[in-house]
Amino acid sequence: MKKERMEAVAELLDKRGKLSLAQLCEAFPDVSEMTLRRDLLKLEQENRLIRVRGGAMSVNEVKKVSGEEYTKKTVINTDQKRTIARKAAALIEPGSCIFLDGGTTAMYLAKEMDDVSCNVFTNGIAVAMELAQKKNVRIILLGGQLLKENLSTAAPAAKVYLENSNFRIAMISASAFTPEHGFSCSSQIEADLLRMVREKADALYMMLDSSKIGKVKPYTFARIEDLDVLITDDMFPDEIKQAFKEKNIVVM
Amino acid sequence: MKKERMEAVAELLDKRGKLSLAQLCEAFPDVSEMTLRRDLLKLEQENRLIRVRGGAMSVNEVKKVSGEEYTKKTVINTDQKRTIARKAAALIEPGSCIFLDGGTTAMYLAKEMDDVSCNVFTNGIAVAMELAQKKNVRIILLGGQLLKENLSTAAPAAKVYLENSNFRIAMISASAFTPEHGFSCSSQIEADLLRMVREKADALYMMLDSSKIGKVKPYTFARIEDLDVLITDDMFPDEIKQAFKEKNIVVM
DNA sequence: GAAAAATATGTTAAAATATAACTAAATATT
DNA sequence: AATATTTAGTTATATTTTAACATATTTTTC
Repeated sequence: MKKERMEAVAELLDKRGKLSLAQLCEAFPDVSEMTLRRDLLKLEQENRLIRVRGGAMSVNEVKKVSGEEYTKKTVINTDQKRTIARKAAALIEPGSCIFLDGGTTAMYLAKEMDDVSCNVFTNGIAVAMELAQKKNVRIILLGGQLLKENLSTAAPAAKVYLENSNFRIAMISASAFTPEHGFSCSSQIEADLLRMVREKADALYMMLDSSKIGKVKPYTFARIEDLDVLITDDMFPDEIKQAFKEKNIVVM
Repeated sequence: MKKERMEAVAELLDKRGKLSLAQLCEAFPDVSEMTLRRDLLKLEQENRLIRVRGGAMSVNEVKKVSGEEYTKKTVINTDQKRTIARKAAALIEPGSCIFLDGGTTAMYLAKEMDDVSCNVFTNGIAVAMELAQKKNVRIILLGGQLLKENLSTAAPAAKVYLENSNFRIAMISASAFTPEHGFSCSSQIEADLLRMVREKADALYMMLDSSKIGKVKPYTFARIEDLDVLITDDMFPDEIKQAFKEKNIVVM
């Protein structure tokens, strides 16, 4: 009994890399939190995992992340993205059904959002993994071919999937924006997908940090007038904000 | 200044392996506890250490202790899965198109397999992430609702995808097996999906480590006669192997 | 097969630790 | 020199862990 549970705990942890105690409790609803704590303690003494605040981490996970080294050290505009993510997170209403893209900003949003009961469609597997930690969020992943650069799916198949899905709000971001060229990204199929998302959604919320302004990428998937809401940071130039406001788009 | 102190913190930690916050405060009496906390947080974000309750641990320390005193059982268990994964990996031919499930064994397989040009369908996002590191592997992720316990998608929608997909070999695993109850798992929708996969595939390869034998889970998705190949470890009982061989299933 | 011992689990309160928010100081930028 | 920006300190608050005890379960012993 105990032994099997402990094995299962260790295995789950190996699979997921990192688990919070709350997640463990969810996975093993028959036993109390304290029991799982004690399991983790024993497993730690056997050097099978590392206990961290709030849960535990598999040793493999530790090796893995340490192997990644500094590649992602210089993440650009982290704070701004987090600001935007926080604003966006505040807009998610319990019971709602939204779409999130697979970008970095969406990742932050997934981190920041409350664990409210809602449905989230996404094409980003990193976003999905992040959301998996929320108990009340139901995640629907768009399938299709995986783009390795950004770990998101974007293929005709994903579109098929969208056809049968309904969401009120789509919260997406772009890698580039100018008033003339609109919102653009570097992959054709991604642009296709986002275009489709934009049409399916009742409301389109764009999360755009100021560093994207003035850049142009090959594929435009939306223009100013397609938006309903623009969520941005404090560095965003007023004159460009004005351009949005003139077209009745809410800027926050 | 900040930079030097942080370097010093990282260095001290590497030297000592593990430090409590109190120890850190002692080593750096000029700054407040909060500052050191923040340093640890940043260093953790750079993947240079792991924060544990009360302090932090160097990644090298983690590797060291984890290498030291694994219980024999764990080693065997992982080894078994890895053995199976390696055998399975050897069966993947360049240019082929295969299905992998979202289980732990599939994860190991994803790790072990060569970076050959091939197409892999999977419903496991952890598997997909692992495979994303291979340059030549084209990954197609099945969409659908995400099961948080095992990070795999398994919903009616995933089945829609399957309908338009063709793969020669499906390599899957089960959480339980007995000759009477066949291969079973604990989730209804997962079983549905696997059943469909089994029917779509030209050949069904089952990866089953010996620890699964004698267990029964609620939902059976395949029986002995459905298999083409059984991939297992050395601990697998001969009499059960025999049962497979009698039905002309290749055991390796 | 029953009593005793050992082990495992659950419950609660207390302690330790981490986070967040805010203020002050130091440093860099213009 | 004035103004941002970053860094550091302080405090209050929230969270997580531990510890202690009570109860249940299994194992051992007779």
